[in-house]
Amino acid sequence: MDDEATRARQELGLLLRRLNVELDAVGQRFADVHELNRTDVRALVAIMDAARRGEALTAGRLGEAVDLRSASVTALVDRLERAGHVRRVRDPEDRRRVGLEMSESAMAAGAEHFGGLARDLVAAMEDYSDEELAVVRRWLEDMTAVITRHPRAEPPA
Amino acid sequence: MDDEATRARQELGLLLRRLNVELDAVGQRFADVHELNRTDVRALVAIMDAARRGEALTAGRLGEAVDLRSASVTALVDRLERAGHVRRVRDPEDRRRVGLEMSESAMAAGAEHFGGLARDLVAAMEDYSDEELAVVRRWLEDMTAVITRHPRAEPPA
DNA sequence: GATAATGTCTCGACGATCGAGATAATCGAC
DNA sequence: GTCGATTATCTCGATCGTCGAGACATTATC
Repeated sequence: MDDEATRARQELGLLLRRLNVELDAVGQRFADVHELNRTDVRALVAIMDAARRGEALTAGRLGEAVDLRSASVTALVDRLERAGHVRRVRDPEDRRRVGLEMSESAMAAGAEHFGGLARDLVAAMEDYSDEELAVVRRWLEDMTAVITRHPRAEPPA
Repeated sequence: MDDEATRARQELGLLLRRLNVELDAVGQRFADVHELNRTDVRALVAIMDAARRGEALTAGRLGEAVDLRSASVTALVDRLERAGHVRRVRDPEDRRRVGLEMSESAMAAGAEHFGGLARDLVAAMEDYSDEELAVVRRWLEDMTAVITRHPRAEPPA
């Protein structure tokens, strides 16, 4: 592969990084508008995703999803509950467990912000042919695979 | 556009989100390995990018890059300097300014971690034709444009 | 029923960030 | 040149998110 070709591929990597930054900024904006921190947004997204899959996340599983210890999860859920974004619901089956349900308003706010973006993205893909999108899809899957496999740790000397 | 076509496009959006998550995880891994927090990593990346452009970032411009107030930048640079990742260099032209230079070791660690990923990504693009990559590039630019334009604020009722 | 395992919460501590204001250097008007 | 305004960074005290250790209640195991 000649230099020119390599450079073109490196540029795609840079484009991907730029896209990543902008996508993070979308979450940051949601946080700013609703006076939340980034962890709170990640948590709401996790709860929302779970809800879409039909499951109600428990406090513990939320902690795993956002990588927080139990003490922090308690504080996190306290914040979200105080802000009216989620409700704690004791599981009647296992009364140690605390299920988390999003409020209507939080659901709506999330749909507005992130759903709106999703709509805009789909709209921007209108003019692409099925063949083109298939290429993009394959590329995204390949890049994701590479990124996911990227070394989890390099001993720091 | 029929339902099937819309669904295919929505899936690309989800793929993009997943890629975003994995890409963030790469930075998180770097942070874990080198005992830094996410802000520190963002700062090092910003300094590194600036260095690659041939400029030495000042404390103030770093603060803009990572969106931190001056008090926080001082603490941030203190941490990085204490860890041996950067040096403060007073600008002889304007002695109010503090330039930031990355240490060799930090430069090497960054190149190892992020440069390694860049190489792997380029390698994974080997088998794509120029035409295919052109499609991907156009798509990335279009999506980035949509994401960047996404509303900066929606008054929360 | 006693004991272990599980899920969440409380408490105290630490660290990242911030606003306000101090300090020092440069610029501009005269 | 001098003096006030501006710029760049730093110091200090306060706030908030996160954590480790451990308490508490509930469920599982024997």
